[in-house]
Amino acid sequence: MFSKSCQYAIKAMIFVGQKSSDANKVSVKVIAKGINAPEAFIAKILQDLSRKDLIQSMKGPNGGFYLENQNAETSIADIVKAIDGDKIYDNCILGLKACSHKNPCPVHHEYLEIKKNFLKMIENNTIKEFNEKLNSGKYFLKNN
Amino acid sequence: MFSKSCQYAIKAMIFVGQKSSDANKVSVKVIAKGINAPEAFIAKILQDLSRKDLIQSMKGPNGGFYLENQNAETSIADIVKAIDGDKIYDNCILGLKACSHKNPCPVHHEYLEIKKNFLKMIENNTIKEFNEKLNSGKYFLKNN
DNA sequence: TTAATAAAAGATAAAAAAGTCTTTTATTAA
DNA sequence: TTAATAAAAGACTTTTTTATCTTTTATTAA
Repeated sequence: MFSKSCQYAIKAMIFVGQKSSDANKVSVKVIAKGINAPEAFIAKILQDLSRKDLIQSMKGPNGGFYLENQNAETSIADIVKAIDGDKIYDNCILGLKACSHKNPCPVHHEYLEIKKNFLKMIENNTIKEFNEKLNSGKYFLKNN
Repeated sequence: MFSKSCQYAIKAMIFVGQKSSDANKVSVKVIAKGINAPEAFIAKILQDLSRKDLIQSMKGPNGGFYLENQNAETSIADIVKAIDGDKIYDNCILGLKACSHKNPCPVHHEYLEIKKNFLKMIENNTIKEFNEKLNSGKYFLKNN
């Protein structure tokens, strides 16, 4: 569904949202440990998110990554679009390039309904809401 | 979502369902052309489907692939399970191994509902039904 | 202003997925 | 029973994704 890079990106955004503030940045090392991702790999992804302004960064001592208020409003869909592009918006389940409303594959209509719900979900869930859920103690990011 | 192999597999099953009968088999070459797949690659996939008894095959002159009546009852889900395994049944959107009902990630419940609908869809759509839809002229497998 | 820190950038490597080529085996028609 | 046909099997290559390593740049605290 999402590439591994994308899953890491979402987790990193959540993690940074929880652990950082303007005054207290988190380093790649801490992020990598926090979300069980290879350090050099997540570093690349963070650079990408930073270039696209979904996350803020600062070099040097006490540097690291942090979210500005607006960044906390980032939806899962925004992150997915930034990392995986928008193929999830226009993919056909059978991989047919020409599949469309006018030229539907046998499951086009059924799949479209499901996809709409899925997209609604990732568009409505923001980093902020994720963190509220995690703070409630009812949800987790545990990996094993 | 589905691997390319899996998409080819579904298309091949549909194609063979349309074009073949017990007496009239279709060769790899014809299948490959019919579904726009590389011949040697789809051959591998067909072998796999054959080993798993989702499709029938016969070597030699006039040989090729065909479906028995039971094979036409194969659902998309059956093909997906045969080729991609059942990771689609138990995947977490964030790739968390430990994600479960007791240990839910922030979108576990929402995603589960969507996934249920999706699985229902692929379980209820059989090759036979696909072919009926295609025969109706309202649906296509056009690729470009 | 210098040493230490931490991200940015770019090159490289490993693993997985997709695709190809060659040889073998089964089947059939002549 | 032999030549032709077509799938089966296995080795191999290419491409994409995932991951690592090295050098450069920016920032800060002493």
